[in-house]
Amino acid sequence: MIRILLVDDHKIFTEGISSLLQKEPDLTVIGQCQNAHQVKETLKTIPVDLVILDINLGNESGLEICKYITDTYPTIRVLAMSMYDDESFITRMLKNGADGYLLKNTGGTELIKAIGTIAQGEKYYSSEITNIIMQSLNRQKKQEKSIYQLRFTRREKEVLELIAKGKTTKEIASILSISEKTVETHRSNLLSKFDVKNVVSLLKAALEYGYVK
Amino acid sequence: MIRILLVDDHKIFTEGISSLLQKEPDLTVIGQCQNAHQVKETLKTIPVDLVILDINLGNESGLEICKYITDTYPTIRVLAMSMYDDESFITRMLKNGADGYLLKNTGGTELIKAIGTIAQGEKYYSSEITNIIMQSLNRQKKQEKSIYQLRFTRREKEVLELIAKGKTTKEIASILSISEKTVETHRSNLLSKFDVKNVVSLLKAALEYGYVK
DNA sequence: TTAAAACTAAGGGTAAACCCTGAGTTTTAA
DNA sequence: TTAAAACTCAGGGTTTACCCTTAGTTTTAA
Repeated sequence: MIRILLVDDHKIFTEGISSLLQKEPDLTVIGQCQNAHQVKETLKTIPVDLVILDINLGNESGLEICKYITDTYPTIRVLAMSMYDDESFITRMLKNGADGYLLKNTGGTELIKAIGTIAQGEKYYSSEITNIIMQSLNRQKKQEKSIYQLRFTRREKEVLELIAKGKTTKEIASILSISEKTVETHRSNLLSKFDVKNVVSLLKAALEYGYVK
Repeated sequence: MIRILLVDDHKIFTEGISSLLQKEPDLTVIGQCQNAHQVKETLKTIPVDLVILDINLGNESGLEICKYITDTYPTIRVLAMSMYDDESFITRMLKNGADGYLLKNTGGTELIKAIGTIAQGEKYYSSEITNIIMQSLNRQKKQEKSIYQLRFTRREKEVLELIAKGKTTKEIASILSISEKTVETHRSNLLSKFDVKNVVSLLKAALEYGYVK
């Protein structure tokens, strides 16, 4: 019998998965948690074999929970689920101890298969995940600068956020207490990094890639 | 018996909900769709009372599907579900014909309650949703000119879309075969209507209120 | 400790955006 | 048909964005 703990801040999701897994004779859902605190309390009191961990890209808490579980309870397996197929996110999750990663567009059959595989101590990566990681390796070799690999400095991020708020160079300079010329430099570097030619396109690109909200 | 169609591009989600709803005697899930095409095909062949529609903010397809369903099959009720509590998104969804809107952090009990309510022809809004909408109404009252009442002319829409694509005045003038001065006039009118002072804020406002994608 | 990266800032431009006023032409709807 | 709305365009100005180069200072990481 594999004892499973479900973790997701969307209650309806854990309830749905729970309902789905209850049909499996050798699986039992022993708890559902909505946040990190609940997870810690639950693990202290109930023995668990496998945690199904849903992660939202928005906050980093999913990564932290994963790290906490695998650090504190090395025997517990973690299956990460997310709707995000972002390569860096997947790899970070796996580096933090997840034994498998499923996208939410996979079916219940694959979920159960993944649970079985992981519970036996093996890793489980769906073909989708494998492809994403392989593709990103290829990208890194060839493309040199994929937008996802872009790194922004502290100042660039600050300037970008203020631009996204519709602030002008003068206003940004005032807010950050630096010269307008310096702001222009940062803005110019941002345009260059995003490979766009004006702030409108910059904003669109930044929104698209999730660098600002 | 309420015949329900589940729509979500995350298969695991529809399967979970389906499993959850199967326990209800007077509900039956007659299908699960992952995209708009499947929805259209399914509705052509199978009678449906209620569609549970999950929307991802990323693409606008959720809104379009909702509109399609309520336009084509006026008797079918639509319950929208999303993880996004963005006010403009909720209102747009309701304007496109949704009979209810649930956040994904609600539980299965409320889901079933919502289904029952909507199936009887009533609207269902959770207290969370009600609060969000009420708050935005208060905001709008104070602001005097609600953005939703704004009307844009044909040309203004065209110019707005091109601005949103990052085109400059010169480029827009060329594309629309009009003078740069005319484009400036339209842009100026747009800034005025949106009550913003530069194109970055214009783009943000237009995105926020759904005037461009 | 030393080199790289980041932050800072300036000169000196051009291009684009922004603002205001005024005004003729065309389209739309009462 | 007639007024309102929309579309068109211009003059003439200010402000902001954009581009390129150069360069000193500070922070970070090997």
